[in-house]
Amino acid sequence: MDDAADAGGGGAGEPGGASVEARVHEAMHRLTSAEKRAARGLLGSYPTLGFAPVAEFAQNSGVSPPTVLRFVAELGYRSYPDFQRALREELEERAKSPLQRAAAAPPHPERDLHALDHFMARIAGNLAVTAARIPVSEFEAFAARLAEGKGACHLMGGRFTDPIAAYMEAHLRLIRPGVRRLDGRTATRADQLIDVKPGDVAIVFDVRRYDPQLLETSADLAARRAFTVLVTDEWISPVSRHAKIVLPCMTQTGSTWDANAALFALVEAVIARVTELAWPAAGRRIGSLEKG
Amino acid sequence: MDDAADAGGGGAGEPGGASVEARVHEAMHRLTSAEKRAARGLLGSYPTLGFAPVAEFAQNSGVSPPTVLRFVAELGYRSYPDFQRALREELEERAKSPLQRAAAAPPHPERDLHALDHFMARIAGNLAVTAARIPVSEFEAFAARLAEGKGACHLMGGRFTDPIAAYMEAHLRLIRPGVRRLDGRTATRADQLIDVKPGDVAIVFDVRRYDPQLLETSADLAARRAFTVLVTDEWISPVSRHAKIVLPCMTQTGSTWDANAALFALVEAVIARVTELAWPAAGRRIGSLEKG
DNA sequence: GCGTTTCCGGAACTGATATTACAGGAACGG
DNA sequence: CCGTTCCTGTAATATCAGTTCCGGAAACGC
Repeated sequence: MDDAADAGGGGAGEPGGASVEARVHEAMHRLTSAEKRAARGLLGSYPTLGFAPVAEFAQNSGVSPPTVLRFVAELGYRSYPDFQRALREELEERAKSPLQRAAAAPPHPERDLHALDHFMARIAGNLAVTAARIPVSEFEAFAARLAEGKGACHLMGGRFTDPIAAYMEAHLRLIRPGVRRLDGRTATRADQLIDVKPGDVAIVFDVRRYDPQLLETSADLAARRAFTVLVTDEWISPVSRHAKIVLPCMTQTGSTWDANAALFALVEAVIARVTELAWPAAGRRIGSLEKG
Repeated sequence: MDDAADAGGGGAGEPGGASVEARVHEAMHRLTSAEKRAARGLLGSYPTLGFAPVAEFAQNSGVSPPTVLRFVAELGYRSYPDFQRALREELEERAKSPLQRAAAAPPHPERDLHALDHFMARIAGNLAVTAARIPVSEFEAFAARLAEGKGACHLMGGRFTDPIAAYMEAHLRLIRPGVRRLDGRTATRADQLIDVKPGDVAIVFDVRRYDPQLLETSADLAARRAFTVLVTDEWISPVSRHAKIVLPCMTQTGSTWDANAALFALVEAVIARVTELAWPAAGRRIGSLEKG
């Protein structure tokens, strides 16, 4: 058990380096007959079988529970839960990898024609997925809350999302009173938060890489009993901890930058819906404002 | 054949019946605040978090273990292991289907289409039309000019489009030096224009109802021999008289407000293209800026 | 502002699960 | 053909997980 093939001596440390599947292939020759059956079972329906309890893993592979346990031990894992943890982390990593690769590596070397069309099509797809993934109840609750017009409404965004907050602010101001935007600076936060009252609506925009200051300020807003709405990306900002409503938007593009167009479009959808709901009041308001 | 994880789901084995994700969306409206946090946690890193033990699920979602349990109960599962079994079967099913093509596709078209879906679809259509109507040569000329990095770059927008200018500014600042944004006030215009030099790039955003001040300022910019690019709507702002490049975007929605999402998406497309073209320099610049 | 209801999390409980010990049995070498 | 060695499954055990109960607190309605 000590000669080569033991994953470069990583056995003693945390077995987090090599992927589980790679470990299986590497250790295969060292496995006994029944252990190989277990390995076959895992590779046959990978990685799902690894998430099953030992008993089920064993039965589906045609071996006994202890054999499965010896198998994962041979892979270098200290315990079965340890093995499952590695499997989870691997799956998680794989879900995020396409983006990391795109962000880390320089853009595609050759792709000149129709770049615009591809990009727009990509974003159009993001919009569709965004619409599909957002629960209708959340969207409606958000719009209804804004349409009520009770309490103030505070908007806030990060480095790239602040303009989106500004865009929403520009429209909301026409529709209802009590709209204002917070800047992200910690220094003046106390001043800005001083007249946030319970029941006020707070709209926070936050996408990767999530802004720590936004998180802090959101915590303060939550402490002041503000009704917080979060508009974020598909990986969901930690601000969600303090939010009553969370609206995740697709931002992946495969390019260096993520695309926030879905957030922007969502804002427009919300504005349209709020205008619809609050029309009697909003219509009057818009009319008088446009005259002056 | 087993104990049946139905609880409302169809009978008979349900190979891909009501997916867990669909159940989450369907149940969202009747979840309590903390339960929603659990739901978002799951959707945020789906489906991996569901394979974790309850304690870890709870901690990663910012709630307590009992809340997670109540959450899965609300979804219709008799127990947490039962919920995990459903998750495994779903993952297994997805792995069998033609690659991960299904993974990227919208979760489930079965639910009824809502105003949100229609609106997003409408905007997606606008994006496609916009991409089709904009000459590739114009788009490329614009990107190339920005990628050169010669001269300064001035951005300007109207009431609703100023945030879009701000968004573009935020990105351009990372890519190249000499980027600044003009506010629309006539009073300070002379000060702002004083250091505009021939060959500088001026990017103007203007949609209906067209802003007279923008038109005036654009005239001044043209007089100073700035290379003016106009991003506008399908009816084309009068600023086009002074522009070297005009990029019209579709904004019609049939609702009270026009949708500027196409302008926003176009900006993102330009940014992506410029980043691509200027990568050697831009990459270094972004790297050093992100460190500091 | 006060009473009522709902909701959430801490802590004890119970059951299932991973784990270990041990014995039967096959394969191989003598 | 017999003895040794290793492999493998069964059965018992200890641990950890999921589950439940209840007190406190926030949200809601009057």
